[in-house]
Amino acid sequence: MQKTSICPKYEFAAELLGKKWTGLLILVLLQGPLRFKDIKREIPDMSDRLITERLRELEEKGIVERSVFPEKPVRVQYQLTKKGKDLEPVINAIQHWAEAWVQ
Amino acid sequence: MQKTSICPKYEFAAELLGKKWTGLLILVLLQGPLRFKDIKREIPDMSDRLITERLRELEEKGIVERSVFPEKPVRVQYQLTKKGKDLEPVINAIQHWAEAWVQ
DNA sequence: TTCATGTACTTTCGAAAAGTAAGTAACTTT
DNA sequence: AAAGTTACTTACTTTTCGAAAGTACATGAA
Repeated sequence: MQKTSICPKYEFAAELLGKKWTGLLILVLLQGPLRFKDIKREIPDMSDRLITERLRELEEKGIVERSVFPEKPVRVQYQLTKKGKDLEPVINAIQHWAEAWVQ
Repeated sequence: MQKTSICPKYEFAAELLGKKWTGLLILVLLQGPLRFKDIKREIPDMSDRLITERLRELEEKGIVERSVFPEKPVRVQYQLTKKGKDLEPVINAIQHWAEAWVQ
């Protein structure tokens, strides 16, 4: 007997997008690689703690890749993997709906 | 100064889908009108409390409509409005991604 | 009449997640 | 030497969630 009778695979995605800030984080990363401070600038209401936490979760799930460049001030870059970039249609669909229905 | 520089309308959708169970609830309601007990059967891990809470939120946002039929044992039915049904492409996109990447 | 069953919730309460604020370490600029 | 930048951590408060039990109303059986 499975947890939900409708669509078990959906569970994973639901758990992913059903967390605060995750969708927005992926949305901004679709722009291209970003540094920690850039994410902060793009999502000012998201706390440092949650930015770190969500990025770690997405990294663990193979959606985001973290790279460290040992430059003058160390540079840490976050970018979407193929798996992450493939979420673009999802984000687009959400944006399309929002355009039609919000406000 | 806006909350996020990327897409303000996305905020609403993010707040909606970025809550636990909301996506799954919409997914099951895409089948057609369902009663409270049917939702429980479809999403057994979701508590009664959260089913009620999420349905009320979606009703308030104009995504779900609640109808009461005064039958023998009272029948309460929940169905998606046009606004709710228009979320189908979003759910489909998520399912498509899940098919490709989960497991 | 009392008991059991069914539907659709509501209430309570402890635990987990999120929000807020301040702190840290390494390095650079002034 | 003091102040600023970047990328986090840590500590603490508030909010949300989860599990379980309880409520209201009706039907039907014993």
